[in-house]
Amino acid sequence: MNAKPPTSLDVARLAGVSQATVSYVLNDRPGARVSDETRERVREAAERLGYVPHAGARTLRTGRSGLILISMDDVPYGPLAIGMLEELDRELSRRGYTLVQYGARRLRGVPAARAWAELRPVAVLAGAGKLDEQAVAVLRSAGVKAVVALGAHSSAVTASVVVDHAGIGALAAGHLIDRGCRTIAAVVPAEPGLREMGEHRLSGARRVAEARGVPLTRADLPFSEEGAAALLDVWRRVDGVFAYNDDYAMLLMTVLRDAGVAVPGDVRMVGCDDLPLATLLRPRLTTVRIDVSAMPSLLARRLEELMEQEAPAEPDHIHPWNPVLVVRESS
Amino acid sequence: MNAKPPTSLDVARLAGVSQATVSYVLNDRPGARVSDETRERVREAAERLGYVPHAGARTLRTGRSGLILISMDDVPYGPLAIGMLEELDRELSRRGYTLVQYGARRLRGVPAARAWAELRPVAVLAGAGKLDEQAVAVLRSAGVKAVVALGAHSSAVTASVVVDHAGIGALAAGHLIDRGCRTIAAVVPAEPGLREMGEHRLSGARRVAEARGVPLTRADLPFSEEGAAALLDVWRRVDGVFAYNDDYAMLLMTVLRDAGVAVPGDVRMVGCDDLPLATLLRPRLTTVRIDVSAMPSLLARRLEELMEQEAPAEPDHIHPWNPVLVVRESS
DNA sequence: TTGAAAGCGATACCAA
DNA sequence: TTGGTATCGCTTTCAA
Repeated sequence: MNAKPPTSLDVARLAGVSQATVSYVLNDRPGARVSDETRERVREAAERLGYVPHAGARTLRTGRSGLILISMDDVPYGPLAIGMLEELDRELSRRGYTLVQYGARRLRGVPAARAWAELRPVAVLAGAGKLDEQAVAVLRSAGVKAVVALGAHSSAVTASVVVDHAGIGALAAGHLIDRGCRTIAAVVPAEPGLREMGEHRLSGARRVAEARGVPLTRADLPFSEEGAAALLDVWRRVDGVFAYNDDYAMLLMTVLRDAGVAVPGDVRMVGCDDLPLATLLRPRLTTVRIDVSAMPSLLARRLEELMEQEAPAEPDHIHPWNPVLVVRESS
Repeated sequence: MNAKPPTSLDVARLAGVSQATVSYVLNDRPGARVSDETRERVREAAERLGYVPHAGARTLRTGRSGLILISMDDVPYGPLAIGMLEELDRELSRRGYTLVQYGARRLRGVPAARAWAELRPVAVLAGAGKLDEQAVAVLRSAGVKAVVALGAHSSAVTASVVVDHAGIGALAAGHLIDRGCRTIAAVVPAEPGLREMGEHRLSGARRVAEARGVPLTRADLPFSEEGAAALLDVWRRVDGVFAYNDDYAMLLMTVLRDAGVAVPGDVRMVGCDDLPLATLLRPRLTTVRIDVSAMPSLLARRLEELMEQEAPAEPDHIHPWNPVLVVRESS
């Protein structure tokens, strides 16, 4: 068990050929002509030794690693995001790249960029919040071809994937107004990790409400029954609520029922995410479902472009969301 | 932008010293004595060039990568798992290792092991299902010091982290019987990804039920109202249900209410996970909370042991779960 | 206190 | 059709 891992030289010796031949055979390089007999000998030797190439050595020699880093603390959890990641992984590995999630210990800016750059990845995907101009420069100078920011608005400094939270808010508010609501509230979670997204959803809702002349109040809501109950006068004052997401909608519906406020009779309610619980609530919850099925292939294609061209790309963005309203009973 | 990334040789030249000195300074090796003045010059040169060391080259030279791979499709999603991962990441990076999630494109067995082995990680954590004996052998021969299986029971072939689903079922069943239930049912999700865990939870419940002379029926339940309604005769026949988890419990409570079955009057109900929705349901849901707070440091310590010792470890296991019953109104 | 140079494993050029 | 060998970036021994 202390034997060192077999190298291509070991394979070469066992097969009675040179290291170069081993490399040709194992990567079957189109240019090189090797007899079928030697091919076979090499393959067999590699098999017998349990040879596995050394990615680091290959990277060193070729200058390209095929590694694509995605920062794990920027990937929201939940089945939706996980499914997307799996699909992205599949798309990228089909193209010969290796997707890995690397958190970089909650670092941001230049320190995070340094940690990532050590691995000499060919692309880095990270939350827009961790990629300032200098961080992008560090990555670029370490040879990273594609730097992509993930966030709610496009980055001025690099290409980005924009997740359109404002559009969700707009859709929800528009629906409430269509249903006849004359004063609406939009929930912004008080939880630090969620507040920013909440504000983006709010801004979209506000835009639509203003355009249509409906007053909108912002409700900063911590996720607890007491928190929701403390805002009871808000819920009583409006006739429509965009609850940020389905979990908050459930919280509100529970508190409103306990307080004797009828949904949708007194106040109409819209959630977001179309979680399983949405159809289990009574009344069943109207919600915004986000269709991200187009995102993985879109992103993979864009990455491939970026990785293959020489110059760094203009800061543009792709916008692969498609929010859809699912109307049920709560609105 | 086509300039190649700066190397330690570039730094050396700019600082007017040798490559060796750069290495000494930047890793501040205790053995080597370098004057403060040269230290400063080297640091400044590195800074000016934006030098970032090349992890692959270092690995090649030292033979150790510091990379720890965890297979991403074996990490269950949800805030609990994410928090655990973050903590594990922190523990490991504090010890100088780099934790990376790598899915290996849904491979298993030897092909997955090869993919991982290319990166020459120092440890690999993966679902017990993807690590057969040969896969472990491949990893070992590629120099991976610690191979740890993640699963519901301990592996015969390598060290493992055992997540004690049976214990959850046992706790839930014991509680129901304590409350006076005389016939109970345990839900096993029909969904492929969940069924196996469901069966482990079931087995624990069954063990306790048998020991205490209470009949237990298995209920294979797809996550839908129709599915739950189709089993109505089961729910009517028993006076206690362990619902697998909180989501399934909510599903059942909805369907039972619609069918006029009272909880906990006619049937007592226990969930698992202590999700936020558990306190929002009416009646509030009794559930099993899983305390994994001890796991990250335990696992990190064990990994460190394994990585530092020479011989591969005996297949032992750590068992870092601590299920706790949270009694509310549904039971 | 610092430098020269060997070597880690794989690739790719140039010869044979 | 195959082999020899320089090279990638870094660490580390040995000399100076």
